[in-house]
Amino acid sequence: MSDIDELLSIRAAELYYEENQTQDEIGVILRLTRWKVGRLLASAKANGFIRIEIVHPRARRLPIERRLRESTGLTDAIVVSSAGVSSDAELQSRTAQAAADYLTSLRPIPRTLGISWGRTLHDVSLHLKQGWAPGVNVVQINGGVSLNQRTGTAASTAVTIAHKADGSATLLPSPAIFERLETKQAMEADRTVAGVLALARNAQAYVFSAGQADANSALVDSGYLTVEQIDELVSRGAVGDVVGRYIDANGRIVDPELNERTVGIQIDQLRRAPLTIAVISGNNKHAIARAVVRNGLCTVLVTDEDTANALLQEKDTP
Amino acid sequence: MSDIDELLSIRAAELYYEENQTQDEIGVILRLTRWKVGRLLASAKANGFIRIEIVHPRARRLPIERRLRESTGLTDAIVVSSAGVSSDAELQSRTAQAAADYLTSLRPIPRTLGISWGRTLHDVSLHLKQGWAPGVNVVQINGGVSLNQRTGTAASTAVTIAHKADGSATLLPSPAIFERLETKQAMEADRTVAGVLALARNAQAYVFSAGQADANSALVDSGYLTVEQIDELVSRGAVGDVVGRYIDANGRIVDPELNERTVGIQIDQLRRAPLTIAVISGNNKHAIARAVVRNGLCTVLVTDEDTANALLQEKDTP
DNA sequence: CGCACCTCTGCTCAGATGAGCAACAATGCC
DNA sequence: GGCATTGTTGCTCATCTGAGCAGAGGTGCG
Repeated sequence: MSDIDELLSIRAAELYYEENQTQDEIGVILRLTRWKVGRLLASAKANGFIRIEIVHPRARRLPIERRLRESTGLTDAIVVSSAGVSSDAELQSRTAQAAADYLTSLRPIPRTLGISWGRTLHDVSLHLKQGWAPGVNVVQINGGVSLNQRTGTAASTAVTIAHKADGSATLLPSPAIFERLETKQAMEADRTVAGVLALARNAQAYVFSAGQADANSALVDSGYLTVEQIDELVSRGAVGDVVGRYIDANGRIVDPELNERTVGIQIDQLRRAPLTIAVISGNNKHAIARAVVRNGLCTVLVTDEDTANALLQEKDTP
Repeated sequence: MSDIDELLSIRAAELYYEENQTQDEIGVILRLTRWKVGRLLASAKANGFIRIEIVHPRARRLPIERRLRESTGLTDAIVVSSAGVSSDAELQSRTAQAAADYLTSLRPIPRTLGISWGRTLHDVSLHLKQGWAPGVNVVQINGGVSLNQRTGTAASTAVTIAHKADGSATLLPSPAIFERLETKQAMEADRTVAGVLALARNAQAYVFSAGQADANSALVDSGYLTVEQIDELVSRGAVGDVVGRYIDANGRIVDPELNERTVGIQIDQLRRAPLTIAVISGNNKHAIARAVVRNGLCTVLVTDEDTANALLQEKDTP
């Protein structure tokens, strides 16, 4: 397009979008026919001079969602807008809200819902509305009775989600990781625990988050792992954890021995499930989000705009 | 508006603006009539959830221009968008471009145009196109033969503007400020200088910028004033200079003695002129811009979005 | 120079949209 | 409960807008 037309398209856009003039009126002002004005406006849009942004905590980015679905094979993608967000916490809250909305609108409503625990899932539980579903059995899919003062948040997440759905919660009364394999096997042999695990394996849908492998991991906070252990895992290629299990960029278990001592459903069970909803948000979680999505660990991803864009860019340069 | 309607309006906006769906189609998706969708879209706009921005160096902000005109009594206001600007220099370049555009479109074309000098005016001269006007006599309205190495930029600004208009430049061959009043008076008595000053006083239009009163002032750079003198002026209320004369927030000359030693047209002559175009841009020039506009020193203001917003906010809380 | 080719322009026409209106529902006040 | 007031809904109609098309004008090639 010629230089003069570019300037005209900007003048037309000012009058159209900022002054609410009709294309006809703009034509009179700029001494153009209304068809020319329409074409200038279209070219301004095509050239990206017009930026339209929806500024709202609940706003989603549908075009990015579609591109994500197309490029990753996800059955669904929910991407919240990060327009006007000042902190990571706000972004995560928005994402949790979107996950709650997604759960609420799920059809058919799952009878049993497997969930992991963590800050994100807890946030999701808080955003769900009372009566979001008519009775759901919520099952914990990985161990989480905390070793330290944060006892109970894992349980409270499950209980809250179930309570708000007028349903029931089935807790997995076990630590996330055992120190000795024998203890873990003994625990799993227990009739109650085995029953919960069987229920977890047969859940119709799963909701889980994922943690970046660093010193702020919930597993460190909860006392299951030390910072040194995380460093060791990272040096062996770990990018983060999913339901308590550390994976590398290719979705493989980093430390099989550690994995054996971890209580809960296996990564492969997630991979085989028909409906697995990953809720991952925050600027430090791009790597683990990528690992989860690329390796088919989820069928639905709920995330923020920045993480989604990071995923898309990686797809462009494989 | 109800909470649920707000959320619906966001969903509608996503489909309308990001997915290019028609209001009818959105109605089917959200189970609403197309009229309801239209109203939701309108309310989303009214609530400011839809932000439309024109991203282009030549983009202007017409609504702000109008509010400026209305609240200040300016006959015209040109406000350039600061969307996507990274540096003050870029913003000033955009503003200079807009000033050049404004000059080019001026009707009737002024036969004599009085100009000051400085970085901004020089920038304007560079952005003017060859043949921007069919013959204009450009007159310098304040002294400016520089005392140091920057000799000639003042003259070159006037010459460039005149040359590009296929017109002539009349230079004021005098320093900006004399050290002794007697020398200044003797200079003004000179027939040539007196003639230039008379021409300057009778110009049909003026274009000038203004400087913030600080150590970076062009008058300091050029060696006319010391940093200490500026500090003294500031302590007496000076906010900046217009055509080489320092004024306070109320538009009054801060130091009458210094003013007497300054060569060029008086502030009052600007105030009485029918067409005076001030070009003021940059985040550090809000105070001087305010002084110029509030005290009627210009009839047309060319500025940037941030400065314009600062002026408008001040108006709200008088 | 003539011809084919391409771009741009102004048009018709159908689809999309906003203004205004009457009916209706909800609310608050007696 | 009766009634006025206010806000909401679905509509008609006029206007606005985009798609598609025919012709004008401009360009390059033989």
